[in-house]
Amino acid sequence: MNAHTKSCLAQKLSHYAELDEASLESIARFEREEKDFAKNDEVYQEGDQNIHLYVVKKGWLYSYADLKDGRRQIVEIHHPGDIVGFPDIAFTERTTVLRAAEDVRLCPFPKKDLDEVFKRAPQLAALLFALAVRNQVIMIDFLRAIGRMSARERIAYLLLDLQARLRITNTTMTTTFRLPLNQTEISDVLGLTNVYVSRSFTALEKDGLIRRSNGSVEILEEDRMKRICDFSDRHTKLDTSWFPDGTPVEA
Amino acid sequence: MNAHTKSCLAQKLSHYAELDEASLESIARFEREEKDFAKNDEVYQEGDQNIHLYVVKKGWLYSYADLKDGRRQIVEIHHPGDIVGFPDIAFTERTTVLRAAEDVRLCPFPKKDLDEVFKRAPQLAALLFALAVRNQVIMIDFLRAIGRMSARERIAYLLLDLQARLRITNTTMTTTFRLPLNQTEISDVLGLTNVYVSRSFTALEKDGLIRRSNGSVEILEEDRMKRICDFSDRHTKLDTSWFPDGTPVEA
DNA sequence: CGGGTCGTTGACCGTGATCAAGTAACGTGG
DNA sequence: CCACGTTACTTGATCACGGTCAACGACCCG
Repeated sequence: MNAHTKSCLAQKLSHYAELDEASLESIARFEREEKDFAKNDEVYQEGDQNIHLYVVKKGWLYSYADLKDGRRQIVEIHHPGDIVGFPDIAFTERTTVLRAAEDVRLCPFPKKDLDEVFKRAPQLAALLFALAVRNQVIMIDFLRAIGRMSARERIAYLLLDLQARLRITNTTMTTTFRLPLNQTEISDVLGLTNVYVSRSFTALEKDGLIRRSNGSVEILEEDRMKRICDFSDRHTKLDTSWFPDGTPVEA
Repeated sequence: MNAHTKSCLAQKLSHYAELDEASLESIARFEREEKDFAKNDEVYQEGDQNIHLYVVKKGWLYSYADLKDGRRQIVEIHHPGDIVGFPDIAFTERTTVLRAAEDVRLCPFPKKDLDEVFKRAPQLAALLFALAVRNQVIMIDFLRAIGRMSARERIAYLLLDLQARLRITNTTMTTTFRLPLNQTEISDVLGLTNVYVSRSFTALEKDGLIRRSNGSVEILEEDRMKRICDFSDRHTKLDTSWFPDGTPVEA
C-alpha cells in the first residue's frame, strides 16, 4: 500500500491535522495486514494477552465488560477508521471483550509499533494522544448520560452521538443512518433493558423526533433532540494548536 | 526546584517507569508555579479557555459536568500527584468544571509545554499516553458500575477504587482512609441521590463491611467487598514494555 | 413448514427518587 | 455563655421509572 493512498484511517486522521511524511508512513504500517470476522465473532476476550491494536476497515464492533452474574455493559462502539484497543495498551491483559456487531474487516498491528511512532513521528504521537484523551471526554459525556439521564434522554443522546461520529468520515450523510445493533445491545450501551429500549424508541417515534425503518434511524428534529439531552458534539473539532512540528491546522 | 528532588508527581510517575533525564526535567518544568484554592473554589468552568494543565500538590478535587436542569455528574476525582485537565487538551474549551473538595494546592502549567515533551522526551510522552489511556479503562470500569450495579455495589466499588488509588503514593496505607467528600458529592459520582447514599452506607456498615468515623472510612472486609462489585485494581500495574528508550521497568 | 431471532406489549414489582421532618455538629455574634 | 444559622447526615412515607416475566407477532432462513 502506498503511503499516500488515503485509507479509512488516514482519512479520519487527516480530518484533524495535515499529516507529515513520517506520520503517513507509520499509518501505512498499521494497515499492512487484514483479517475478517463474522457477525458476533469475539475478536478477543477479557484476560487475553494484549499484543495487537486493530484498525477498523469495515463494519461496526463494540467492546463490552461483563459482571460475573451476566449483566453486561457495552463501553464503546467502534466504526470504520477507528483504532481499537488503546485503552488496554497500558495493561498486559485485555480488560474488555471485542465483538463484531456485523461482518467486519480489521487490520491488526502490534502495539510495539507505537514506540517507533513516539520516537520518529511526534506529530502522529500527539494526534493519537489527542484522540485518546478526546475519547475520554466522550466517555465522560456517556457517564453523565447513564448516571443522570432518563431512558428517553439516553436514547436521544446515543443517536446524536452516533450521527456526529458517522459524519466525520461520511460528510455527505444527512439525517438517516444504519444502526446495526439490536435493542438488547443498545440496552447494554445505555444501562437499560431491551424492553425499555423498545418502549422508549416507540415513545420517541410517537413524538415525531425520529423515524425507524428496517435497521435505519432517521433523526427528524435534530434541534429538539439536542435540547432533550443537552448534547454537544465532541467529534468534529479538535484543538491541535499544541502539536509539535508538522503544519498543525484547526479542523 | 532540582530535577532530582522527587515531587509528588515524579514519585507517582516513577512508580511506573524509571524516568530518564529528559523526562525528569520536563516534570520539573510542570511544577514551577504554585497556586492555592479554598474548599469549594472552582478552578475553571465549563466553556473557559483551556490553556493550562494542573499538577495536584495537596488536597482532593473533582471534575463534574452539569445538565441544564441542575442534575450533576462528577466524572473524576483528583488526588495529589495527579495531572488534571488531560481530557480537555484536545479541545479549546473546558468540558467540565474543576472544583476543590477541600483546601488544595495546584501547579498550573501551559499545555503548550507538552510539545516539548513529544519532541524531546518520548519516554515521558509514552508514559503520559499510557496514563491517559489507563484513565479510560478506569472510566470504563465506572461506566460498568453506574450502568449495571445496584447502589450498594456502586459504593463498594467507589471505596475500593479510592483505596487502590491512594495506595500508589502512600504505600504504608492500610485499610483506613480519609474521605473528604460529602454524601451529596458521592451521590453525584455514582449517579444516586444523597439520601440513598446515606441508606446504602448504613447498610454496608450494618453488614460489617465498612466502618465510618468522622470523615474516614475503614474497609473491614476487603475480599467480600471485592466480590460484591467484581472489583479489579487498575492502578498498581502498568505495562510499559512498549515504551521507547529509557530503561522501561515492569512495576 | 419449523425453529430462530428480534421487537412489541401487558401485568406486576422493586429499587431508588422525592419530599419532608428531625438531629447533630459546627461556627458566628450577642 | 447561649441563641442562631448553616451544613451534613439520618429516617420515614410515598411514588415512579424502569426492571422482570411472559406471551405474541413479524421476519428470516433452512
